[in-house]
Amino acid sequence: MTETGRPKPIHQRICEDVEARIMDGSWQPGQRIPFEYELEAEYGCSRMTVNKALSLLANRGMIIRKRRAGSFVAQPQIERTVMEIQDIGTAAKAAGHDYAFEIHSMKVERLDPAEATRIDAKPRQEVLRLTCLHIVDERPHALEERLIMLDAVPRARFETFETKPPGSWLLEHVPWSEARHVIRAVAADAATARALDMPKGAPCLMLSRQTWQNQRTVTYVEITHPGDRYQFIGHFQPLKSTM
Amino acid sequence: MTETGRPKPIHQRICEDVEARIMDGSWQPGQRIPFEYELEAEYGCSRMTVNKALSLLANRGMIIRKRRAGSFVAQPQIERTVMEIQDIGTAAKAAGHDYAFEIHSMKVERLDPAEATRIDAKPRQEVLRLTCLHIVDERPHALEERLIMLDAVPRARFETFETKPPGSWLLEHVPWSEARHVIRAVAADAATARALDMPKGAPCLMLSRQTWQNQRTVTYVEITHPGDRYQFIGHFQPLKSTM
DNA sequence: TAGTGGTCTAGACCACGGG
DNA sequence: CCGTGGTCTAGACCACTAT
Repeated sequence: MTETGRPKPIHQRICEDVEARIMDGSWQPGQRIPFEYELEAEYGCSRMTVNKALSLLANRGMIIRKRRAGSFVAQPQIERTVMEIQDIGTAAKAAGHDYAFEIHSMKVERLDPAEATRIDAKPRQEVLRLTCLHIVDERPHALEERLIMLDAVPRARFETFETKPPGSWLLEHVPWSEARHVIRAVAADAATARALDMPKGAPCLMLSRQTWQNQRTVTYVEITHPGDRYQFIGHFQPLKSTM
Repeated sequence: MTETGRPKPIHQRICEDVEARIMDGSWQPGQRIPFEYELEAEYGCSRMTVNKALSLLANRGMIIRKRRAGSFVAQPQIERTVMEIQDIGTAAKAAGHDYAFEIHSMKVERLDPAEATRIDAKPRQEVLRLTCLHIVDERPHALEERLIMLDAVPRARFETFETKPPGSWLLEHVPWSEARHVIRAVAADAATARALDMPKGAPCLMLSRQTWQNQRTVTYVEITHPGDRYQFIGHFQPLKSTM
């Protein structure tokens, strides 16, 4: 036999073939690709199978589908990248480094109205404010300043964060529906410089993250890294597997 | 009639319903969700329709599907964010700002072996090296230092980049299969500080991007922004539409 | 208006892997 | 082993839209 079975599903093969044609330039942006019934004939399968493949490509933004007109190669992707913003401890251990953390301060307080406005929370809301230093290979690696909204996460009031840093604890205990990340470059202020063992005014990479659960803020955190000891890396492949 | 027609497809409704159950905590991480045949009965549709909905959720990482066992709510998402890294001009104009750019230098040269190694290219390869200043509302907004591999993009040799900045031109003319982004905080060196009208040593947010087409480097670029005039913003919703 | 994609069905066979 | 999800079929009707 020439065919030794088909390890790959047909829809996946169609997907890959079409992708390859687009990536190698055979099918240019804006150009129409074969109709579903044409691919159906070419691959000797049913239209549902072709449809599944093309729908997937459309979801990924590789093609645009238009009724009555056909499917077209999409214009080149807008620059878009997926950054994995990992938990610091997990990432460090995965890379074979030592990891430790210290809670520098932790207290329950009521939110200042100005700060409340800034982070889209109710004024005078009860929060747990804490500062945590992340240490990798015995060097300071990041300073975390966090607010946890106690009405959204009442359990946090009694948590000591002795075994897990606040970020990991929250990830495990609190579901969230939306997050917003901002990455900035800032100059280290005096306190930050001292904590991170770096010169005052030196560049830092700061990640701030606000997390919501159904419109309600759960936590707001700013994580400041020494500019010379950290960077964010993101990868993007237009044809990354989704199936 | 109580039913006024069904604007939403059934598979989409199933998708949204399951998502809602997960997000509001009714179905906890690790818990099994109903079998396909159960949902089939609940929604009075065929298994294919249920399967389409659940496959989509599995692709998005909301659920894990296991043969013989069922489908399970996935553990809370790893921190992951999608950053739209837009073309500077497009973003500026969209936000209602003026945009202009200046090509400060541009020349064809052979790649230094050390630099070639650093960016994963062949030594002594011909490249177009150029420097471009992006100006928003008449203030310097970013300094772009770019290498374009001339064997991958021969057309670039004769391009003057008078009407379009190099990034936009490449996006339109060159398909790419993979990109890697790195975001760093760096101190402005003398030349950068001068170009960007900022103090030497002040923090800058630097994005470097390397783009490949089938294993071959197409371009390498470093875009340096004044720390006080730029930030990256990323949003992530676990239940973001894919269909 | 006619041709395309969008959706759906009621079956089917198979592979995987938990029990 | 055997129930589950993975895949596929050969139809069908409908909505949209380009012409």
